[in-house]
Amino acid sequence: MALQVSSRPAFTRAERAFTRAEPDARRASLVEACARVLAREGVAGCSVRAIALEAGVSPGLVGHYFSGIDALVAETYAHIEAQVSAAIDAALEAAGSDPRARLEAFVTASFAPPIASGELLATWIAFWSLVRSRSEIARQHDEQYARFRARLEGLLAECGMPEPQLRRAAIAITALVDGLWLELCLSPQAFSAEEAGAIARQALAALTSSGR
Amino acid sequence: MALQVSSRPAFTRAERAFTRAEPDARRASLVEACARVLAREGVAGCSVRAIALEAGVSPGLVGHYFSGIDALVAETYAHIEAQVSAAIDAALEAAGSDPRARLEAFVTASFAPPIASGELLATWIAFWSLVRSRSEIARQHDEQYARFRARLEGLLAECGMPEPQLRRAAIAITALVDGLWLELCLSPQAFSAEEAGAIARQALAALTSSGR
DNA sequence: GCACTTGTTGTACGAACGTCCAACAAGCAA
DNA sequence: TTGCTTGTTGGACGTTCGTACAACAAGTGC
Repeated sequence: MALQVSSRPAFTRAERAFTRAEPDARRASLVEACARVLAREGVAGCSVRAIALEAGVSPGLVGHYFSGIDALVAETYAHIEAQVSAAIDAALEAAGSDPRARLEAFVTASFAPPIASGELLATWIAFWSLVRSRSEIARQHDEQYARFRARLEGLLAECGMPEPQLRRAAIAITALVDGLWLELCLSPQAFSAEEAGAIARQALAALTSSGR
Repeated sequence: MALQVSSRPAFTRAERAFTRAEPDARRASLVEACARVLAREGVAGCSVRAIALEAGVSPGLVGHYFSGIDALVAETYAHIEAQVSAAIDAALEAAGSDPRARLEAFVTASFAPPIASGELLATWIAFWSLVRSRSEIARQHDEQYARFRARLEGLLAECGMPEPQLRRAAIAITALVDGLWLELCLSPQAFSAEEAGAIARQALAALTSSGR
């Protein structure tokens, strides 16, 4: 880590790697370091210094790329959410063209790695804690939620659900998946990830077969 | 507030009220102050100093009653959860003896004041952020979750649901309610509290009528 | 080679944090 | 009244936080 040399002033520092990175790559490495710190130490341990140490970078560099921890957490959330979205897309792709199979793959993937991981919980919590006080982060959440629900509405429509029912069914299934995911993270011994998937598919069947 | 006199040492302080309270009452006032701070300032503003100021008490007193912020947050969560539980009990009482009406009252109450309030979100988030790192808090969550689910299983059994189905149905409905509640707090313009209740009742009908 | 630009460093600084503790004040027993 | 117990105070202390900034090093163009 080469941190014990810090007692010397700043004119001989050949022992520390000075590497200039592409701005995007540096941002990405900070985002990933932030995700690792959140996963390992939780919200309480998520500080500029901890993230800089994790990224192998000096503390000042964090402020050079992000206006503060909040902005970094928001980008970390967006980054992980993109990974989650990609994993679901891959599951839909793998499920083939049958609408029903695609719908089931959607909920099944929500409880499989890398999504159903307690390590992601701290990132979600850190983001949620900013929603009510920062309007731009509230907007980010609105957009993410709307995107998730719109995709689900599309899958339900493919399964032949009438348009007037789409909205409420999608809200219900989104809430069910999120609730199961949250409780799986918080009380992992209450039920398993496999059971969560089975419960969600079962509820899906009930919600899509009932007339209204 | 009488805080500007702090430059003087500690031998003339007649201007500050010194009131000795019952230990339980003092604990309760600190818990309520913690809840107010969380509601007003969010997780980030929840410090020993802020809570002491809110309670009209010196910072040192917080440490006299609680081992730290974590313990105070845990007790605040338990306190609010007890209020939520009492509100649901009252709704069940008011619903009469019909099992179906009682079950619907259960979910309806979950989205009515004082439960469906964004001000509670920060308390929940502060508690959740401790679950994965503090085993005694994880246990507290397990117990609260088990209690909630057991009550729901009881209501479902009264409605005639066969015993083998109780567990999964209760997990699903609990997750649905929690997910709707969370998303209502985070994106309040996505749907209203009334719609959340209606969606939950609708899903309830689908989940309880489907054979399996 | 030599300026010039700019990503990066390490430290310094003030503010806020949790904790600690000697001093103090109210109630109670005698 | 007097002495004792104990809830309560307010400031001291060391730590950690986020931010700011001058110094430095790697590219880049000339």
